[in-house]
Amino acid sequence: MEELNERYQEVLYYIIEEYIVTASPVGSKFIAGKCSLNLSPASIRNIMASLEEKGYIYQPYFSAGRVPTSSGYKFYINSILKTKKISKQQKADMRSSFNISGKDIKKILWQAINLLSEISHYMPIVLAPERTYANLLHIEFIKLDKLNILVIMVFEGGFVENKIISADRDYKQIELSKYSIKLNEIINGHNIDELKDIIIEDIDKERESFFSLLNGIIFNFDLVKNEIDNENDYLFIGSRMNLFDEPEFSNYEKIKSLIKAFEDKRTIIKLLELTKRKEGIHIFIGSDTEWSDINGLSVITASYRSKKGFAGGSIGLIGPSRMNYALAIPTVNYIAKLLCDII
Amino acid sequence: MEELNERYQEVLYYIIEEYIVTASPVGSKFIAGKCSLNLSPASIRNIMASLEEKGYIYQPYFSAGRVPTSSGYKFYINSILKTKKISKQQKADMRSSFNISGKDIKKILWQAINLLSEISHYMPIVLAPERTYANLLHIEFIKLDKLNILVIMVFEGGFVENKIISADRDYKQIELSKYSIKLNEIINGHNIDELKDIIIEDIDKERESFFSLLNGIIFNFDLVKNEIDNENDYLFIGSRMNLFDEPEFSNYEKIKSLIKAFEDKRTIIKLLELTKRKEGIHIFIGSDTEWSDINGLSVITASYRSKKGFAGGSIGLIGPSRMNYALAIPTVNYIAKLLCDII
DNA sequence: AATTAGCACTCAATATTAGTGAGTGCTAAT
DNA sequence: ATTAGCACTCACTAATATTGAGTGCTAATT
Repeated sequence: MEELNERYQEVLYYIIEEYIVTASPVGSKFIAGKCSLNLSPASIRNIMASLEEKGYIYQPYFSAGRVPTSSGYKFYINSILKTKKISKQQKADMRSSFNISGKDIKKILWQAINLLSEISHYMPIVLAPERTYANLLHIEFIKLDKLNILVIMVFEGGFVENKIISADRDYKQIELSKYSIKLNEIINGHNIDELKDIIIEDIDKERESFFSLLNGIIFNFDLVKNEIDNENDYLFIGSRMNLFDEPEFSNYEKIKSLIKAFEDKRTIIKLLELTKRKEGIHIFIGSDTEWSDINGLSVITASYRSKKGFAGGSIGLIGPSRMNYALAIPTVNYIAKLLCDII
Repeated sequence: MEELNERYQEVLYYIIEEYIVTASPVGSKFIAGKCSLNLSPASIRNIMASLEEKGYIYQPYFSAGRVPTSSGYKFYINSILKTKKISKQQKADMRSSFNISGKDIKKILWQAINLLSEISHYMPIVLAPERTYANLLHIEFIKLDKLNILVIMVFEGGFVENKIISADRDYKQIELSKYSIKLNEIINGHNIDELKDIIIEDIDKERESFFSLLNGIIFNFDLVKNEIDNENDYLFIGSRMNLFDEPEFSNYEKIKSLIKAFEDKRTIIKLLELTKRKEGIHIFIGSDTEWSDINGLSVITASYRSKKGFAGGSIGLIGPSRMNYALAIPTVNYIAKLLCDII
C-alpha cells in the first residue's frame, strides 16, 4: 500500500465518508466546503485527479463526481478509519439482549444474528461451530422402529447432530442403551477423528454384537465432517431486507443477482471458513475474493470459539462496500466476543 | 358458483391456459384462432364481455385483452381443469429421489422441498411435523457443565428437539442417566400434554431428588408446544428464485414486497396450519386469504401424516396465481403421499 | 336471430427530442 | 502553488410523437 500525504488522505477520507452516506459520486465543491484545508474546488480537483491515478477513486462517467474503489476502501480501513468505541452502556445492552435460559446453541446464534441485524442494518451471517474438531460429549442410540435407529451426537457447547442409521437386525431399546453407555465411557474428550480410530481399534473384542451400529456411526462421522452437507444447520443467514434497502441494490437485476448469490450458501460458507480459525476481524472488500458474483459488497467477519474447547465458528456482516465500517467493525468484534463468553 | 354454458367455459379455459403461459392479457383474436368453436373474434368479444360481467375476467385497462380474476381461477380449478396424471415412471423417479439412509426427518423434508422445486419451478414450503400431538419416544439428560443440562426430546418419526435447562445443583452425568431411564419408562406412547400431567402426578414420590429437572422439562414442554417460537426449525422455505423469475414479479417494488412477506414466516405458518389437520389438497387463490400482503399469489397445500401416529405437518407450493395447476396439484399431492410413506 | 366485417377509438409501451445542471479539465491570471 | 473563469460532457428528467394490439359499436351478412 502506497503512502499518501496528509492532504490526499483528508480528501480521500471525506470522499468515502460522504459516499457512505449518500451513495452518489462526490464532487470537488462539496469536499472544498468540508475540508479543513481551505482549498478551492479547483485545487481539490487536482488532488482528486491524482488520487484517481493511484487507483483509490474513479469516475463512473466523464464529469461525474468521484466514487471510492476497492483499494480506496482498503486504504481507508487500514490507514484512516478510526472505529467508534462501543460505550459501556451499549455493551451491557448487547449482553443483556441475549436470553440464554432454555436455549440451545442454535437459538443463541440466531439471537446474535438478530442483534447484529438491529444494530447494523446490514445482513448478518453466522457459521455454526465446526463439529470436526469439537469434542463429543455424548452419543445415544434410540430405536425408531425395527430397521431404523436414531443416533444423537452431542458436541461440547451443546450442539446436537442427529442421524438415522439402518440396523442389520431388530435391536431392543434396552440393548441400545447398553451400547450407548459403553460408547459414552470411551468418548470423553475426543473429537470424531480420534474416536473413529478408537472405535476401529479398541472395541474389537466384543464388537460383533453391535458391529453394524459401530459401522453406522463411523459412516456418520464422515457425514458430520462434511459440514457442507448440513448447509441449513451450518450457515444461518439473517434478514435480507436491510441489504435490499440500500440504494445500490435498488434495481431489479441487481436484487435478483443478490438473491441468487445468497441462495447457494456454499460461497458464503467458504468465505467464513477461511476465517474461522483465525483471531480477530477480517474484512473482504468488493471483488477482493474469488466471490466475483457480486461486486459492491463487503464482508466483515470475526471468529468465535468456546473457551475450553476447540469448537468454533464465525460470524459476519455483509453490506455494501460503502458500509459504515466505523460502527460495523467494533460491533461484529464485540458480538463475537460475547459469543465466546456464552458458549 | 354460477353455471356457465359450454361455449363460455371454453373461452374462459383458453384465456386462462394462455395467460398461464404468457402472463399478458389475452385478446379475442387469439382465442378465435385457438377455439374449436370456430367463431370470429367479434363473437368471442361478446362472450368475453359477458364473462367479464360475471366477474371471471377483467381488463387491466380499456382496450387491453382479458386477464383472469380470482373467481376465474377458482371456477377454472373447480370445474374445468383436468389435472395431469402422473405416470408410473414419474412416480418411481420421485420416490427414488428420496435418499433416506442416514437422514433425519429434517433432511428428508428438505429433500421434499428440493424435489418440489425442481418439478414445479415455484416456491415450495414445508411445515415440520407438529410436536404437540406427537408421541415422545425418548428423553435424555446430558450434562454440559455445572449449571447447564441439555435435554433431548425425541418424537415419533425421529424429530428431535433440544433445550438447555439450568440446574439447581451440580448433577453427575451418571445421576442424570438414571433419571433419563426413569422418565423413559413412563414415556412410551404419550404426547407432551399427557406427559405433563403424568409427571406432575405420578412421580411425586421421589421427585425431590430431581425436582428442578422435572420442572425444567415441563417448562420446556410449553416452549415446544409454541411452535412459532421455533420458526427456523418449523417452517422450511425452498428456493425463492423460481418465483422471482416469474414476470409478474419483475419489478423492484413487487420483488421487495415479496421478500418482506416471506421474511416473516408467521403468515405462511398460519396458512399451512389451517390445513395440516385436513385431508387432501387445499388451494388458496390470490387475495382469498387474509394474507393481503401479496396479491397475485396462489398456494397449493397438502397435509402429510405418519401412519402410526398423530404427528403430521403440511407441504405447499407458492406460485403466481397463474400457476400451472394441472401439473402442480398432482405433484404436491403425490409428494405429500410419499412423505406419509417415508416418515 | 345469430354472426361477422368494418371502423373509429383507447391507451400502454416505445422511441425521440429538448432542456437542465452538476461536475469536470484546462488555461490563464493571481 | 493556487484559483477564477469558461467551455464542455453526460446522466437525468420531462415533454412529445409514434405505434399497434385490442376493444366496443354499428351495420351488413348468413
